[in-house]
Amino acid sequence: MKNELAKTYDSSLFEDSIYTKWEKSGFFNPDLSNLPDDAPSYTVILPPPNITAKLHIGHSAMLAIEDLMVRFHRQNGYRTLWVPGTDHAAIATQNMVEKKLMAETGKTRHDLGHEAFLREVDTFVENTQATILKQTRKMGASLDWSRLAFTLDDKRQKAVKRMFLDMHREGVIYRGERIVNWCPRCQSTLADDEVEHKEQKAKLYTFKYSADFPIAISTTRPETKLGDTGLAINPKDERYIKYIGEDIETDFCGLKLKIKVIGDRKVEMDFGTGALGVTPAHSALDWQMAEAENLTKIKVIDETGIIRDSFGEFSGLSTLEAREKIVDRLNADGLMIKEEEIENNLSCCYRCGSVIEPLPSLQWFISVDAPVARLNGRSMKEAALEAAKKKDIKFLPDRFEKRFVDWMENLYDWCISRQIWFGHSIPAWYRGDETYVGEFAPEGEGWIQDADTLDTWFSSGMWTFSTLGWPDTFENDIKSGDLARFHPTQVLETGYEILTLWVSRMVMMSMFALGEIPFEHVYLHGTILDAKGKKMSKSKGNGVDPLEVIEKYGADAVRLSLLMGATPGNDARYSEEKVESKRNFINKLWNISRFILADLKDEDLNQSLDITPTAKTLADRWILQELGTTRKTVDESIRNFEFAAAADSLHDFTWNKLADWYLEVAKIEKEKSPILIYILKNVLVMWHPFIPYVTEALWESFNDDILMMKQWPAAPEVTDGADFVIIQEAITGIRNARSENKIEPARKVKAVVVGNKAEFLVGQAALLCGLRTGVETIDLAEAAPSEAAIRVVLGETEIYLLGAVDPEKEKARLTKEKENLEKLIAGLSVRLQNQEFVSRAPAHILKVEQDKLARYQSELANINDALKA
RNA sequence: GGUCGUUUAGCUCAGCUGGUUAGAGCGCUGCAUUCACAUUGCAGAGGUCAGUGGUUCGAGUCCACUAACGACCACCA
Repeated sequence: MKNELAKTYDSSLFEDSIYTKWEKSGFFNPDLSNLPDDAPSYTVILPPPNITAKLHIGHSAMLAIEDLMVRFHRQNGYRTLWVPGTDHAAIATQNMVEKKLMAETGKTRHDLGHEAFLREVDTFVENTQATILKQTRKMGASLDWSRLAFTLDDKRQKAVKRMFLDMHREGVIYRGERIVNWCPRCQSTLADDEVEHKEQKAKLYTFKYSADFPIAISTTRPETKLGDTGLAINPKDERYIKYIGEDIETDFCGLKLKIKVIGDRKVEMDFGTGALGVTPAHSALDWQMAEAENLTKIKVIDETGIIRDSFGEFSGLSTLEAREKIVDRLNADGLMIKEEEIENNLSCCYRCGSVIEPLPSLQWFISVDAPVARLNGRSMKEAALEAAKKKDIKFLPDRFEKRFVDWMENLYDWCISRQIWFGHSIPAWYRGDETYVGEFAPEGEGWIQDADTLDTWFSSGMWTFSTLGWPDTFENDIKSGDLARFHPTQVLETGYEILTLWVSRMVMMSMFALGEIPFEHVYLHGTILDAKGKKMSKSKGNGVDPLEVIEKYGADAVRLSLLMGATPGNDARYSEEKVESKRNFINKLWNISRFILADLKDEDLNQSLDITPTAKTLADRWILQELGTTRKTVDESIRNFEFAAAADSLHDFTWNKLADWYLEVAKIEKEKSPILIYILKNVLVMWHPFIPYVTEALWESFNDDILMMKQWPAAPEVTDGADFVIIQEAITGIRNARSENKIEPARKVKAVVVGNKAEFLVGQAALLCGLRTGVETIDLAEAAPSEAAIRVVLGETEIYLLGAVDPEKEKARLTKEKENLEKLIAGLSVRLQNQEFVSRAPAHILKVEQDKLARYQSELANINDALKA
């Protein structure tokens, strides 16, 4: 015994020093693990948290799950790598700093200028990054800090540039004019999935362009009608079908419009007048129609939300002012037919909430459909879809495969340029009408680099391989170094809300760059909600700071509370009571260890691993048997990503079996069995991935090595300990009899079934019943099987612990069981004799049913034997 | 409009391919406690598994429909 253990576990005394000990050991880095060369690798890349803010409890859940997987595999002989990092989160971060700047100095980023503003951002990034990394360590995350990455550091900048150039050369990246989601406040484009839809009331105006125009149209945005070049109707619409193909010139609010009538099935006949004014430049749907019909595209609104020149009296007005003016004029001219309130979905920026203006704009795009040589001419989209459908990438829970596939199939080209300052610069250069794509500006004067930056998902999409040395570790399609050893990674663990935003992009980028999947499994966790089931958010103020809870209850308690009661893909509620109850459990484990380790002798520590011969009593064999099944369950559950089930099983073993029964028996023994220390070691090893701090703290109190690296052989297979359960039932029976005062003077209580299992000492049974005095034993050898083996005298009370099963009771129990089994067998037989079922059922189903039948029949045979005896 | 999820004890949730008496934690009730642990122990109460119908020898589990709640996607010009 090296250290005395305190009465309760105080996490604050251990966590920091233990984390330092782990880090100093170097074993977070798999290169230092002394594993044989052929050890399988196990790689997890940490989803890099945005450096916009410190971590919240949801991140803690992510870290707990990943650290569990990582520690488990590290303890089981895998070359285990978990790569840490942070994400620069371009738009989000820039917005954050702009807001801060405005609040503190009243200045905009333009007031500061490009360089000074980026310096502000850097300072902000450094601060939050430091906080995030500190929080991550506090959680006990066993990340390889030597490989720490940032999506915007030098190595990643190099990788991103290379990727851009490769994609451009291959024709996957192109520059073109497309309608994009434009945020007038951020002054930048947004990807489709960065646009949020908010429900609101809107006015739907129905009117004619002019008095002589034959068809009325409906719109919520009359100001865009200044740019109409077409009128679309459903080709099935009898009312208007005769106009299809006509070119109509008309006068709209004093401006000339040339309108071509086209047919398009996307037009809903029931909505409005069933006719749609086509505004190619300001609606994504209209743009598509215009492309198909070769309509002119007239840009009405500029990037700041102002009506452009050459629109007469409306030029220079904001969209809202122009709308008002047009509505007034339509009313005055008697062209307005109807104004009605409708429910409408407004497109808003997911970062700042401003209304999105669809605009045509010259941007960089990734074509998801372009053929890629490395993929044998398949596109990234096709390759990604195939990986999912062929289950090269497995989703957990598997329903997310469908969501992934659906989204992928409907994917359009991805706009990757953003008009913000903070982010990866674009390796493209312009001079007049010339464009050059390359790492450096070409020779000659006057070349100016593209002022835009790349979508943040471009760099995070490369995360699985940009963190493993790509492109330096990939020459001539051959992987080397980290990339060869650790890619594809085994598991991507992340929240389901970024399945499309991030996961899909990683698959495509990896397919393009390496021609292989980025990960074998995608494990998607749910969202952590507050105790009332509401989403946590800053504005609601219901967020939880992990550091505060850790300080109060310890990191292990926080981890365990997030791991237990959470299943993949489902949201989970957080409450402090849960953390508290886990803290209590951890203290229980502490005290179990304290009891076992008290007065421990050195020779007890140097026990042989083959513990089975020291199992002398029924209780010994029972606990070893339970240990064996628990280890199996825990192992299988973790490998199947059923972490809560693994924890439940361990929890049950530790508290209900080990503490409540085996330790109680052990207290009565004169000498401590070496089995105690053996069980404790197993328990600590198994718990370590869940609650690393307390287990390591306990381990170091009686071992010289480090638990984090401890591999432990499987528990011995003991199969003859189950009868101890009968004793437990009997003891419970006596306890109940006593507590209900059913034990009257001189009354005999038949309860305990010690029987021929005499090695469980009768004195122990008595003590476990809470009977401490007046124990008188009868020699078992002399007692007939159904007679008393022990007589306990408590004052006037005599209690007999019987030497055999109560034959009546046992017979009744067996008979009941027999009846049940017979019913089951009869039912199953009916099915198996059903010709239709037998001929139709697949072979494996048939086998399962047959096995089941065989199992029931053998059980029945056992019971019949027992009944005879 | 489309897709998906949830509904099991007072609360939070397990329950894998249909199979013997539906589980856990918390809470509640009663009792105990100088003994590793009151961050404790023992015992107990509490469920027609949202509803209806179907498949089956057998349904919490499979199918259909209904209801409530929730998420996501698309979009109405």
